[in-house]
Amino acid sequence: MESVKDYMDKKAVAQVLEQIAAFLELKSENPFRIRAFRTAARALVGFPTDLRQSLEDGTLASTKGIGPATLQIVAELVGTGHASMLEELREQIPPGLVEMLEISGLGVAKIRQIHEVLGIDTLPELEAAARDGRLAKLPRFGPRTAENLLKAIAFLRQASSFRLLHHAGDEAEGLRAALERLPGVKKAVIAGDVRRRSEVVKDLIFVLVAESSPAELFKKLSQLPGVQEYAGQDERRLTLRFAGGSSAQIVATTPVNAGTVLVQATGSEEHLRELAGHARKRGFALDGAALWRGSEFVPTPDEKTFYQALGLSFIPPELREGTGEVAAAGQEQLPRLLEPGDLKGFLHCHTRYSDGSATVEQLANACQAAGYEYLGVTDHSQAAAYAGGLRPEDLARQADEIDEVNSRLDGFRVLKGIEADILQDGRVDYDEQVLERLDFVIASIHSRFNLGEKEMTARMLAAMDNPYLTIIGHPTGRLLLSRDPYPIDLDAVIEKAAATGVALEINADPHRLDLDWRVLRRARTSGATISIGADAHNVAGLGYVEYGVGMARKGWLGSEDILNARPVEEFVGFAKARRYGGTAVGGNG
DNA sequence: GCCGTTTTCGGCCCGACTGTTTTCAGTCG
Repeated sequence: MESVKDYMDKKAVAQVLEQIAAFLELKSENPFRIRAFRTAARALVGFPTDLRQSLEDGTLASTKGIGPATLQIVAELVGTGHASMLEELREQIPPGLVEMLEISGLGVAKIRQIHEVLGIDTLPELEAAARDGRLAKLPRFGPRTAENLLKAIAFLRQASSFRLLHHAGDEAEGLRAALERLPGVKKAVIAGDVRRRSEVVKDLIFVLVAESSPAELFKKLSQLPGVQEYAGQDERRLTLRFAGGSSAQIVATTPVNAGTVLVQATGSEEHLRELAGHARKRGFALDGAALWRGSEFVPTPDEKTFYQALGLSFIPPELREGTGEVAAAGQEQLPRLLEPGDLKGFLHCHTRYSDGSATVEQLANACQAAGYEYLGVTDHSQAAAYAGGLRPEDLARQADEIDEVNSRLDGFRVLKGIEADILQDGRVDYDEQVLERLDFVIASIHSRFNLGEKEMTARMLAAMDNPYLTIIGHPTGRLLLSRDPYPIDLDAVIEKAAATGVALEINADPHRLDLDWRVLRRARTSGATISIGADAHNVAGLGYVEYGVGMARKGWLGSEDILNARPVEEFVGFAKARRYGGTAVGGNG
């Protein structure tokens, strides 16, 4: 097992390479050289083993995408914590210009123009120029450009107060471990959004369980590495701010009240409101620190005791969103939620044939080792030229390779699939002769996001009439904190999915988490089948599944609701049923 | 800068959209 710290290091190194790429872009370097740095960064994030060790034994040097130059930078970073190339670039180019590359609609050419003509090199200056009309006067700029820029900056700012779950989760676990090492602390627990597995996270919240008084405990917190300041809300709570700009709320409690405090530090506002209402009706009162029955103190050493005292079954953290879970827990009507071990099939991954970095065999071995019974390989299809999509002859070559890998595997099966593009008119971008050789088909929208809701919905519904289509991939196309979903009538899609036997994906890539948990319950009630797809581009992408499982749990789903919790024959049968007359859809059954 | 069933040099993704122009540069996926 790699430690949390190694993982963070890998990401930090990848970030340096991304930064270098951005600086080179502003210098108008050879685009292929720039891309090479980005490729190397991606290769690192997906790299399965420890960096330091793989530098020594040469496995990093022989990794696809890492060459002599990028290897040298990794070695320097691991050895010294610095990258001289990045430092030199920072001296040549104002870092504010690199920040501007993040703004949607701004590219190198425009940034350079802004810098050279208006002398602007920071985001606030740019905003001012967009407001006072200077920007619109530049050649090939205009009022529309300035307006869009202001919107893009606002979006960026709003998005930057949130973090993606996997980033927040990694950071939280690192901090939790550090908190637990503080003298006197019995236990440090992650609460808040991260514990509820919210797809984006605003605040990190921790509960510290200790016998000593909070005041004493808090004095020690300033010793934590990177703490810049801390401010107390009251005698039990305080906020830490870190040098990197992030912050964390710490709630202290004694062991006898740990259950009550953890419940209140974890639940959403709505959950806590439902809970307080329920407690009142039964003669209980909650203050922040303890549970009371009239004037009688009720000990709650853990959450189970807390919920029990209120006559409720235990509510899993993912459900604590205030969507009826308190009432359901009162009637013992909570569902048995999906567990990671329930999944038998690993779906939606990209190999070296398109834009992934692992081979079929590497993925198969990793999946088998992780306890799966089958793997569905789904590279990009021919329309996705930017992702190295497969032409029919490539697909045939891959099929031979899969047959060959299968012949060597025991108790495990690799299925032939594709992530096909749904074209603007709703066609899938292969013809039947190609599709019928596959075990299953994921189809996704990857282009023309700017259609209106009516057209987009019609496009999706038309695709679902294709009898070879098994699963709709990332049904709304959202990229968390960076791109809104495309407009689409999800109710119509759900209804059609239920009627035609097409499954809807929970894409488990933490940048997507699409479908959203808020619509999953509706989908289940309507009778639609849900599948969980990792959208993995390397072996490390296997880890994404846990985020998809988190979404399923937040959507009240159990293993019986999930397509790839079924054994391989049933899964393949689900796909076949559509083609050969299981449902009344499609022409040639 | 990296890669190789085109293998140590030559090639690496390209079509569509947007806002600006009045024929197209810049950006995006």
